[in-house]
Amino acid sequence: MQAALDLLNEGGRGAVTLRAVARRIGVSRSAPYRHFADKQALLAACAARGFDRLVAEAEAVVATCDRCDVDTLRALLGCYGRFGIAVPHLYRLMFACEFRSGAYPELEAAAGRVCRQLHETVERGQRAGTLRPGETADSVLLLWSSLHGLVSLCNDLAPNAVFDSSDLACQLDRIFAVVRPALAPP
Amino acid sequence: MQAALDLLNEGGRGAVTLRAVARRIGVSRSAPYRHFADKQALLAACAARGFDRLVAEAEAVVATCDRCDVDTLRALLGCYGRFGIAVPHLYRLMFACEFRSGAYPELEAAAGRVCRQLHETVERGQRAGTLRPGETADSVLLLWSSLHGLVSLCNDLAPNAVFDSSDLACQLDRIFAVVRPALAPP
DNA sequence: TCGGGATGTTGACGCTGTCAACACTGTGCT
DNA sequence: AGCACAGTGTTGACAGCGTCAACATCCCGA
Repeated sequence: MQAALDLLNEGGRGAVTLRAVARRIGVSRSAPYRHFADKQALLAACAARGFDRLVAEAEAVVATCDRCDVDTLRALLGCYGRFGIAVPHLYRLMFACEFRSGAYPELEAAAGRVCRQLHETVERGQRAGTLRPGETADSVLLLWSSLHGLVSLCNDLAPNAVFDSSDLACQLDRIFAVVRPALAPP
Repeated sequence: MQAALDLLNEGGRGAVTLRAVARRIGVSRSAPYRHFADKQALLAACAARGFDRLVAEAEAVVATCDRCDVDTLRALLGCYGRFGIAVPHLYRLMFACEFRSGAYPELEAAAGRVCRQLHETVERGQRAGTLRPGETADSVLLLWSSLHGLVSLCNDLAPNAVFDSSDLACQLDRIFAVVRPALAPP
């Protein structure tokens, strides 16, 4: 599985081959079938691990903020964004939906934890009064859409001048400049 | 090429096979090589055609709006969004960046036209005073990121309760409720 | 001691992308 | 008319892939 993640990071989705994974570990080509039912199952496990890492990194960031305000959200999304830029192939795999819904509950649970983390952070701030009260899901929708779109466009439309992945922080700041008034407490 | 697009829409990226395309047209398996250098080239052509269709549809929408204000942007992004939900596999292919940068200039040109369309629409509104003046690229960044993220999450994280592709218009409205004050003229 | 589960290996199958070699067909030039 | 040639299609062949069945180990508990 670590070999699969390495191959993914090095050569992208197309480089992840059961045979290549086996070669890299030095076992025979069908040994992986003793641990994963399928190539899809291996990829799903990789994606799930990616979600777990993302949640763990973000958890560490949120933990350093005692109060949950707009800057906390900015830090949280910054963490998500850095992850997406750092491991673009893994990020794409995680959000690429090549897994039939319901087939990999562990993966969906891991993805749900990211969603819940963001949701709970917003909710905590709203309860504490450090964020503007309102429909929590709406804020989550806006925040997550903006960030996911930004990361995806940076990774995938890199040659285009508008989206440059090298200064994601700057672009995230520009987005937050617009969004901040809608999130900050009145 | 139409066969490739049909296969893509029906069975997703994995169903697009040079041999399947040839079968569907009733020609032999290597006939496509007389028209496309590569499987990648065929897919790139499909993606480029997707961008062209998107620009054409959006152009028709923009043309019906005489003045270029926030509602025009809402309509334009609504058009983009409907396209993304209507043909999710094609949309993913268009933005999935499996094409080495520089290898398909026609594709990049088509993608650039979408970007330019959005950019010019914002710029026109800013010049006419129906949109708040400011850095045009910033507004484009925010608008496109939000919409692309929303469409991607709707398509790819559908099982999750937060993102339901069935009412994209409603979710887009929620996003615009936040963004509108930052775009409307003071 | 031994039976069985966990793990690994090889052989085989069909599918795929791709290329080389060959065949046909129409078009324009002499 | 005859002919070269570009465009298009076809078959054969090759390596790589996912996957399964059959077989080989190896180790742990009864």
